[in-house]
Amino acid sequence: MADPKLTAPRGTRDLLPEDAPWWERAETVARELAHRYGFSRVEIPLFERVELFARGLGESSDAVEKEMFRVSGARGSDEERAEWALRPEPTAGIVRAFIEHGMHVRPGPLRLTTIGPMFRYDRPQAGRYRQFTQWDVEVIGDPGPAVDAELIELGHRFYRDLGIAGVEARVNSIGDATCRPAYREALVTYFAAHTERLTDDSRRRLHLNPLRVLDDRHLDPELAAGAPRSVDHLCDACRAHFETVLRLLDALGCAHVVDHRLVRGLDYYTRTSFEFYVAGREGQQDALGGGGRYDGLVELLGGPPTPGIGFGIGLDRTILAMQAQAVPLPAPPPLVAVVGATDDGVARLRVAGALRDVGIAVRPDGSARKLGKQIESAVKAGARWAVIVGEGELERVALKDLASGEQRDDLDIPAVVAAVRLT
RNA sequence: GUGGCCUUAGCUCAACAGGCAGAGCAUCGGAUUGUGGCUCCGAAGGUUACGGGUUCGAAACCCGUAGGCCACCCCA
Repeated sequence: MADPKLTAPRGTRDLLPEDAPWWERAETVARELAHRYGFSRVEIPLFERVELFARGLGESSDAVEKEMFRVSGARGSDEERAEWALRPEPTAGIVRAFIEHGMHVRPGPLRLTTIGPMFRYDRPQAGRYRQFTQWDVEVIGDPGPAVDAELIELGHRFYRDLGIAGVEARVNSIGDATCRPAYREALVTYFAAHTERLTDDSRRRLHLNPLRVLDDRHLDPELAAGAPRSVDHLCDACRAHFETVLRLLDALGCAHVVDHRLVRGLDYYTRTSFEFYVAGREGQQDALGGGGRYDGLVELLGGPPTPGIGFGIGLDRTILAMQAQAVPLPAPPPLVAVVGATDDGVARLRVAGALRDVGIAVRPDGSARKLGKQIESAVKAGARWAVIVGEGELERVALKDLASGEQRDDLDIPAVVAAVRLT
């Protein structure tokens, strides 16, 4: 039993070998798709100033209000004692980098992607961790609406390529600086007349961030049904934008439903919002990813007015869905064990090297154990083949198929390579 | 941050109403001196999550703490 004080911090997990193939698969598909959609990889720090997240996500967002994972600074200068926080999401940092490096002068729109850990100080549960991993894509400088649909289509393609069935996009439009103020007032007026039917949280948010009252799952269904809908308050430009997004999604065959209660009620979030849900995990952590347009964010953080849109997909939950649906994983390349009980060990390493030279995965057994033990160990390690090195010239070896048990003797290395490559 | 359930070997779980902590699987070794899987034999593996309390005696009962899960909250 491990020392209880020396365990992984609450809400964090170790990635163990048995889960690695799932992560490899999800990350590989994400990176390959990002490349195929014209995205370039970026990396940003795991921590930033608290103020960046406070402004980038909004003071009233849960991520800032109660889930910020603060990092205590060092002693010393003001700089060293600045307030830091582990990143709860990547968009603020990427936009910060966009501004800091003057990327608005680059030929745009820019397509940026990253994969990495995010941190939220929340109470852990299955599918909800304090450290979790997101695949993120951002398009900066493209006003849409085509790119809005393209990103939703990209999300769908990601889940489909992984073999996850039953993913649905929920989409909404929350307008922009032109039309949202009036919508916001309409919500305040409507809910203010029914405050006795609101939860405490919703009452508090009513004036701070009225759109988020719609988020409240305890919202009286009758009250919710009668609430003003953002799509009915869109200005002409926002309505045209949203209608085009929906039309493109239909044309692309992307499963989606309009969810009038899907909101991101901060001033710099604009127009298109969307989240990806998977069937069969209702009531659990069933949101696999989400994103939206943030046409006001670059300017808010000090850059030139620049539209932007992106999404973050949670790989932890994606992998839980893959495992729940038992999606097939591609077979790994065959592993070859090199064993032998009569050589001095050098021959085994030289044979292993010769096979590695041509790209074959090799697990040599350098031990002095009996040959039977070496083969047993190789099978348990997942080896598909065993190359048995004997006495005499190391160019002549035996190749044993560990699945069928068949063995061919007296082969040279090229013959071994040819046989292995057929699997 | 609120409420509930849970925690015994690496894993899955036993252990009467409080009386010597066990099994299966996995691991390692032997039977088998250069050929795995089946079988048989053996070994190792425990501060019963942690800390207190009650008791002649606690894995079990009580309190606290930590962690996991579930429902909230929210989201990824």
